[in-house]
Amino acid sequence: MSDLILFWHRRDLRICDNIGLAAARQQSPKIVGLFCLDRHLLNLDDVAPARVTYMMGCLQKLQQSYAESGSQLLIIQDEPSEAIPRLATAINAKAVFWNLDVEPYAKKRDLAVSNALAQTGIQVKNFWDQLLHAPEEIRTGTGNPYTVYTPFWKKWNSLPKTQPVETLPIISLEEMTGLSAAEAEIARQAGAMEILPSARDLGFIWENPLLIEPGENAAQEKLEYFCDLAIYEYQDQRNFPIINGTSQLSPALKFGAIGIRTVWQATQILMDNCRNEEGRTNIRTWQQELAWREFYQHAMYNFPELADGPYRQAFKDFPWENDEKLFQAWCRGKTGYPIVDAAMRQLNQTGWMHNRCRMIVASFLTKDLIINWQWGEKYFMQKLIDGDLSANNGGWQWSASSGMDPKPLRIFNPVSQAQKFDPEGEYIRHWVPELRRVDTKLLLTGNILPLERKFLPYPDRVVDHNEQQRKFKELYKQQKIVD
DNA sequence: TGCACCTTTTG
DNA sequence: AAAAGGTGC
Repeated sequence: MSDLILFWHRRDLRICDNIGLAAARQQSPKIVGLFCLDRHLLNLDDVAPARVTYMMGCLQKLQQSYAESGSQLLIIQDEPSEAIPRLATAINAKAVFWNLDVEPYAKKRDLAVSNALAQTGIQVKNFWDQLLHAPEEIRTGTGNPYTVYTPFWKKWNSLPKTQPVETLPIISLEEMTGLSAAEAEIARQAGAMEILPSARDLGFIWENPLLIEPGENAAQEKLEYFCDLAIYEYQDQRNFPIINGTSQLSPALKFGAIGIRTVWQATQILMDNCRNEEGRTNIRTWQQELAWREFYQHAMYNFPELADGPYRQAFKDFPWENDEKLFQAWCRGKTGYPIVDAAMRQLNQTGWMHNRCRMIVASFLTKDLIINWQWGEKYFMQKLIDGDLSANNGGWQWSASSGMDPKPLRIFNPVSQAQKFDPEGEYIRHWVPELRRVDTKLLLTGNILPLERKFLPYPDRVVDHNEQQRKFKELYKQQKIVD
C-alpha cells in the first residue's frame, strides 16, 4: 500500500497552522495537495470577480509552496464526488484528508465525497481548522446552540484556545515526496491539472487593482502590520470609513490564507504585554469581532435554513416593495444620500466596503427602500472580495432585524450616521467627487442647495427617510402580530 | 454595532 | 441652551 495522502484544500489556502495538513504530514512524508474548481464555486451568479481573483492568487502562491517543497498542488475542474475518488484511486492514495466547513453546500458535498471514497476503501479524515472552537464545543447549559451573541461570547471567551499547529515541511531533502513523473501523468489522465487557470480564464474579469494582496505571506504581513499599531486604537478608529482602522484580514480569513490560531495568538501576545487598560480594551474589542465571525459560522452550521431566508417569523412573508428602479439606484450609488452613495461606489470600485458603511447601506436598502435584504445579500456576494455566506448572511439579517438576536428595530439615520462617522465629509468627497465642492454641513445632510444642485450631476433623494421609516414601522407592526 | 424622545445636569 | 443621561422600541 502506498503511503500517499491527498490533501484537499478548500478554505485553507496555506501551509502554516493548518490542522488537517499537519495531521497528514505527521502520518506520511508523501503529501499531494488538491483544489477543486467546482461548479458551485464558479458558476453561480453570486460570485465576485474580485474574490475569484484573490482566491486564484492564493492558489498560485500555495502551488508555489508545494512546488518548493518538491510536491504538487493539483487542480481539478470537475464534480468533487466523482473527480476526487477517481484521482485518489488512480494515484493509489491511501487517504484523503480535509478540513471541515460550516456551509450547507459544503456539508452536502463533503458527505457525497466521503461516501464515494468509502466505496473505494480509501481512508477519509476530517478536521476542524477554520474556527477556534468547533460548533459542537459551544453549547448552552441545556446543550443547545447559542442564538444570542453576548452569552455566546462569554462561553467562547472562557474556553482555552489552542496554539498554532506546527506543520513539518511537506518534503525534506532526504525524503522524496509528491508525485513521480509517471504518477503525475496518471493524475493528468484522471483529470488533475498542474497548470492553474487565471481568474480571467474562468470568466471573471477584475480590471481594477486588487485591494488585498493574495497569499499566505501577505496575510501574515497584514496581521503583523495591524498588530503593530491600529489594533490599539481599534475601538475608536474602526468606525471612521476614511481611516484605515480595521485589519483588512477578512479575505485572508475567508480563504484561510492565515490560520485563525495564528491570528488569536498574535492578539493574546499583545494582550499579555499590554500595560494599560485602554489598550487591552481595544484588543479585546477586535477579539470580539473574531467571536462574531465564529458566532455566525456556528449559526450557519446549526441552522442551515438561515442561508435560505429570514430566521424570524415576522419576516417570512414581509411585504417588501422590491422596486427595481430603487434597487438599481442603490447598486450604482445614486440614491441622493451621499454617505450611502459613497459606500456603494467604494464597493463597486474596490470590491471592499468599510464595515460601518455596510451597516449603513444595509439599513438603507431594507428600512428606507423597503427592499428584501436578500437582494442586498446577493449583491454584496457579487462584489465583495471577502464575501462569505455566514458573515454576509449574518450581517444582513442583523441589519434587516430578521436574524436570531432579539433586538430593537434598528433603523439607521443616514444623516446622523454621516455626521457621526464622516464628520468632515472626507469619505463622501473621496467617493462622490461631484460633491467635492459642496459645503460640509450640506454635504452631510444631503440638503444640497437647489441652485447648486442644478449644476451637479448628482441625483435628488430617491426617497424621504422620515416618510419611509414611518412606513416601515407600520408594515413591521402588522407583521409582528403574526410573530 | 441605533434612534427618538424625554429628563437631568451643567455652565 | 446645550450637553449628558436614561428608557422604550
